[in-house]
Amino acid sequence: MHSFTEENYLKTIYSLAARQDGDEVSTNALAEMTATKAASVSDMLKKLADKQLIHYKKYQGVRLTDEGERLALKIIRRHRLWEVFLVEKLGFGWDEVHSMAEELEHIRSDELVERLDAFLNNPQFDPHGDPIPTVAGEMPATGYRKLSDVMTGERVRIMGVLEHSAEFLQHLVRSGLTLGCEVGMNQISSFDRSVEVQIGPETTLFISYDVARNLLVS
Amino acid sequence: MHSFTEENYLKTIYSLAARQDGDEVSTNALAEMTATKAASVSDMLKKLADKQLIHYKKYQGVRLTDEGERLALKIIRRHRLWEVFLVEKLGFGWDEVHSMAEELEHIRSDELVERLDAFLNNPQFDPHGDPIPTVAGEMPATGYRKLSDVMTGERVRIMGVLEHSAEFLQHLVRSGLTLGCEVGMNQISSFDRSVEVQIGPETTLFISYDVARNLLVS
DNA sequence: ATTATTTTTTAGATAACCCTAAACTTTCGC
DNA sequence: GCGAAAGTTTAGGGTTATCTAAAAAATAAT
Repeated sequence: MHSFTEENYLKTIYSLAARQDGDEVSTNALAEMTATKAASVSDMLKKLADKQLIHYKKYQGVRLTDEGERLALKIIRRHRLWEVFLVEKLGFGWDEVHSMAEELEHIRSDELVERLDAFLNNPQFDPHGDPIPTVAGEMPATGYRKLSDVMTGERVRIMGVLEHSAEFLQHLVRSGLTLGCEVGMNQISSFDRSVEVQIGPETTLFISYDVARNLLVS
Repeated sequence: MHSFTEENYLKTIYSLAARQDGDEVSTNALAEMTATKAASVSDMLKKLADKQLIHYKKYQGVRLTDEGERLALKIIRRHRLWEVFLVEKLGFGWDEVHSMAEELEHIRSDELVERLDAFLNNPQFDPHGDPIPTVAGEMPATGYRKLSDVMTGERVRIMGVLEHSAEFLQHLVRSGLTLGCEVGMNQISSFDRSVEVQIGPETTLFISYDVARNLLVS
């Protein structure tokens, strides 16, 4: 069996790798994400390498092995299913569920997860629009783009977020931006890359680059 | 905050004290229940005493303080609500849920527990007939007796179990004994204290003393 | 009541995970 | 290409929760 801590490292390595276009993940990046120090990460990487969960050469960064990725996707699947439960069944807001799901994802029972999945009617996406890995261990591809990459004149639908902090999510709600919401790209500032989008026939909204690059659309 | 381990000790102390008619709980009994050694228990008791969660005098056994009991009841409340969830919503059998609930009970969010309670329609009893402690920290009294204490000729209803092992629960199911089932006490053996009960007009069932003393009735 | 047995506690170790400080690689800037 | 800066690993410790073995206290037995 694997400890909570090991599971968290695997999940974090997966997320960082995905975010960084498949590159190898650095010790410092892991230290920052796990809120620990680089020295502690080094220790743990040695342990994970011994268990064949990561490919690790000193000073060279890490990459998950197939087995490591399988485990990471399992944890992420649990996390996202619990988030759906918390929002759909218990009525929590999408900005409130992350830390609870961080704990629930470590409950060790495959049977529980599969029954939860059925109870929730096999959802494909979590409340933030993230795809839920399959039981088989596949991460569904979405093909979403960042709102910051959309061209003037395009009309797109908001499908997900890259940033999951409560602050960011609450900011979206206050701006009137929700998942499924359709927006038209009116213009992109060449100065600060902020964008102006059209919501409904009458309403326009200014979105900073920092927000736009964290919004996924299709 | 308190560690998983501390929470487990508090819960165990509460359960053992309740089972033993309110007596003080012994180090060895705790060691057996927590599947550790007496030496480890001694260490932990010192720590819990430092935190004012138990009354502890060396060699004299332990008793929960008010704060310790409050915490123990909180954990038990969580445990029993999660058991209801697993059985009622996910369709698990009452013999399958204990170990999952042992993990779920440590999820740290009062809000989560209260929303779960509402989602389950404020159940009063868990799938084993155990009363669910209130938010206020009260353990509801049930007034149940053991089947082994019922007199010949009495007619009673099975309301709960004292033993929660999967083996025992499965044995009950195989015997046709379920919660809510009405039985009449036909006779009690003076030799081995086993009992013969009437289930429905035509069926009688022999129950060993070991089973009868673990069945709660009203 | 004095010894024998059981129970409990202390002493000393270990494993997991984290830390700081120091040493060692790699990378960057010129 | 070489020194400085940045990034990473090792060395040496600390904490929590566990263990075994041995000592101490309480209980039981004669």
